[in-house]
Amino acid sequence: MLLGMASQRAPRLAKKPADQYHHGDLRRALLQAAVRTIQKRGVPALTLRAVGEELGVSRTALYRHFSDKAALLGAVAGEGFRTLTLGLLAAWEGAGKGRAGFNAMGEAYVRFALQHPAHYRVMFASGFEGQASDPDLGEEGTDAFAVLVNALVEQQQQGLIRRDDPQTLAHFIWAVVHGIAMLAIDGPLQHKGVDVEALARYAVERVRTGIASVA
Amino acid sequence: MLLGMASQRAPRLAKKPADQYHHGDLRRALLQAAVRTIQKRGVPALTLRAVGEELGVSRTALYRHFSDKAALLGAVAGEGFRTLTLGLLAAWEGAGKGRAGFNAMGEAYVRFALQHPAHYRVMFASGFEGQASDPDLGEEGTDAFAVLVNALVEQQQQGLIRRDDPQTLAHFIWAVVHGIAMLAIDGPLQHKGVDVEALARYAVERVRTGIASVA
DNA sequence: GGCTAATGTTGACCGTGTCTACATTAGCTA
DNA sequence: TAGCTAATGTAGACACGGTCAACATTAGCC
Repeated sequence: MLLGMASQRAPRLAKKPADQYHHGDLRRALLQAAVRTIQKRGVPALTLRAVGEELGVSRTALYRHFSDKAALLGAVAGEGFRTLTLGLLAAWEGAGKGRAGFNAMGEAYVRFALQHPAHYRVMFASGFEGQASDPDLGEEGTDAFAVLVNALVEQQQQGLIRRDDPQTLAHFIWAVVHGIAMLAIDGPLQHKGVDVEALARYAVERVRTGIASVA
Repeated sequence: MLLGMASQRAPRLAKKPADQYHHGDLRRALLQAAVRTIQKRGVPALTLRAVGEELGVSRTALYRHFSDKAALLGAVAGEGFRTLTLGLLAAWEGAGKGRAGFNAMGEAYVRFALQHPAHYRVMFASGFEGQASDPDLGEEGTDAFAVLVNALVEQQQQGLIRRDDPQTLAHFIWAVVHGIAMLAIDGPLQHKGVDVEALARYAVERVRTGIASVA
């Protein structure tokens, strides 16, 4: 949506013609193809060989652009975190930084996960080592978190919510939206026909009541 | 804790002596070893060959007890779901099925995840296919969910919480504790020195306020 | 027009899951 | 108690996947 999330904007980068040696924009194409595959068949189904073949490129061509399979996934995750951060910010500011902004932000979070399940999966892939090891990723995740904390502090100053420790408050809220996202994408909500966006609205509303400043 | 979660009760099943042909209790030993490995090094680091070697058994011995690597992980997940269900039930009933029981249940959920991260990871492993495919697993997950729904309905009858749709309510609450568990086990809360149990208590308290019946 | 670095390819290797055919043995039955 | 059968464990082989090293092609600059 915002930023350059490949799958959204370009008309899908082409497969390299057999008579050409260079692809032209292989890095972007690799990211796109990886996202596409993960979206359809999950992270474990992603193989470098298949990605190469899909793009009409040899299996090792990827190593000129990413040091590693983990690095490719890391790039996907980074893309996701940046998009998420901008999305949260846009929701918060676009809705006027008040009560409505808070709701919008929570819903935007879940919507991001629903619209970019591949990115989301990689961003929070459990048991995927390449995560803690990549320092940049932690940083980009921190950015998104900071948006939330700032929003909370502002709301505290407006007297809208309890003056509990903003970090704790933020962890709590993050857990709520993250939990919904996880249950929806790969978890039990997936096939049960649950209206996830409605659930998100409900959850945000209940949370707001729960953390409202004591009148 | 409850039930036969291998890692808890037995003094760790022994490696098979080289002069014996049969192990004696390989199935249990395999489960234990798998859990141990996942706990220490994550799901992707689990290899059947290493497990076999650890138990002094050939790499394919496992196939006499599990049809598949996925089946082994499925068994771990099943073990986890059963233990979780009993844990939630015990917390709810042990604390008197009221306000206190609700809190206890939420905290028990998070505690389960913290004490059995390997099981929890496998239970909700993202992108792990063997999940949706195993019908029993869905069933066992449903049991745990049912405990929560029943508790909510009872509280509604006691007039303690809002009379919203119990399913929706349950999804919301599950998302909260699941979110905390995920962020704590593999996510960003992991290395930040956050007191997760305290966070869980805080979250449950805020949620209770948020869903309290309108006075 | 030619040089150099960037980009892509081919071949090879090792680790891993899993199949098949075979070995050993527990436990029952005659 | 001897022998049979199913349960359990083993060895070899195969295909797949990530990655390294050596080589090929080409873009972009002097």
